[in-house]
Amino acid sequence: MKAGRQGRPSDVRRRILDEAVRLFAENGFQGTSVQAVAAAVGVKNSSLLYYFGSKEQLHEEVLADSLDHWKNELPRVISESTTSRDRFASLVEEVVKFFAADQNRAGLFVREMLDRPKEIGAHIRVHLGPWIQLIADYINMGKQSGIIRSNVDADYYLFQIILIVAGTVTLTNATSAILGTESRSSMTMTEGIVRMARDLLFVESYSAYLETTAMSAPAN
Amino acid sequence: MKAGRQGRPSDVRRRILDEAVRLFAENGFQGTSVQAVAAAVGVKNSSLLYYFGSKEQLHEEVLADSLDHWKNELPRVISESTTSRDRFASLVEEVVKFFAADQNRAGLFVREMLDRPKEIGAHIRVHLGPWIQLIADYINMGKQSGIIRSNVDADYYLFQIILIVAGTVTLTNATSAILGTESRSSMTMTEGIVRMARDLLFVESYSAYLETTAMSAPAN
DNA sequence: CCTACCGATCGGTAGG
DNA sequence: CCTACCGATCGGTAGG
Repeated sequence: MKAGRQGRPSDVRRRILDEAVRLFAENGFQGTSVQAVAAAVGVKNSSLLYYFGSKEQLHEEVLADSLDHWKNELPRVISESTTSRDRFASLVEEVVKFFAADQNRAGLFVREMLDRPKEIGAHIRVHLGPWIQLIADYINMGKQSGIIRSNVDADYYLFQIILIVAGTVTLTNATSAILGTESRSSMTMTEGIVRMARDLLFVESYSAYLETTAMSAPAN
Repeated sequence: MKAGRQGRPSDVRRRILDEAVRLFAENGFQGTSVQAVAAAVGVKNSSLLYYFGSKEQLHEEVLADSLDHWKNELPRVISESTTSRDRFASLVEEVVKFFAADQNRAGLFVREMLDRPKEIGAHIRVHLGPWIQLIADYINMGKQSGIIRSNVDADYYLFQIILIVAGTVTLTNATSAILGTESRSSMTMTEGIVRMARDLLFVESYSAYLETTAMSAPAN
């Protein structure tokens, strides 16, 4: 075995995907050359193209890989928010934490939304369709019971919130880079998003009720 | 005169800038070739480079042009929100309207924040520094009088809000492209941003007071 | 503002 | 997984 720089033989495919998300998130798809990704892994561009066929196919696989990752993590994120008092708030909080902990994918997502909104929309429906449907059903139940605003479109709402979360996390990070400030108000930021998500969804009276509950509830 | 496709002789420079913002916003700086911009105007790439020297210089001038535009529009945006009951809300609303009406520049801004946060930060300080200082002073006054949260960093807050507004406007637009939905809840969206902006800034009691005032105030 | 031209880089193929 | 190679496009220059 002549071997490359690595001890292991053939996780190269995996490593290409990882470097690609990173570089796509940092510099965009157009701003990242095949050679740059290959070099980051330590192989030649022709080797990368042996695995992925074309740059566009690499693009697709990177996307599919991220959506797959999210599909696998979603149950955990949802279940982790189950125990709390204010379940809605903690769910949104979990989503914020989730994206904050995975900034490459969050950044990739934001860029994809800018570059090819329709294509990524289709991908999402394919990979996360059932989950979206599940949550949409809950939303529609809430509408019938009068808790949720009648003018809320479930699909639209979901996209909007996810985008605000991913966008805020990504761009707030960029803001810190500008100001040199450490995210000293990240708690407040999260709170702001939670309230926004709530106000967009619930009718005013119920939203107010949730706040009262959350604020007046005992610490435990 | 052999003339180009246009009646007028030499607003070419201006037209290059306009097409460039549009294309940079749509496809990003890296995703836009000099030739593409030139073609959109109806000239050769060498002509574009005659006016702007290099692609990077075009980039700078496009940025400077947008910031200049914002500098000129800011007074109007601020003054238009003066008359209303809840001045803070209407100011944020004006900012939302402002970006919504100028999606190319909003999109450019979001992309710049992703691509080169530090550089655009510097540009902003140069072009909009005095305005930022003005608003920051107001915020700091509010902190001393106890109306504004003590943990708010004025600069950081401003960036954050502008980003959320520009990001939400831009990406919500993208969302519509995915779902085919017309922004049927755009009013609600704006309201959500206003509340978020408020909650991030004001202490809870004052924020609640503003809401009460706004809701209980007579229609006129 | 154009014609003519260039070196570098790009994504990609052949062939092993 | 590499070497060798390619056509196309890119940003940019010369010279008018």
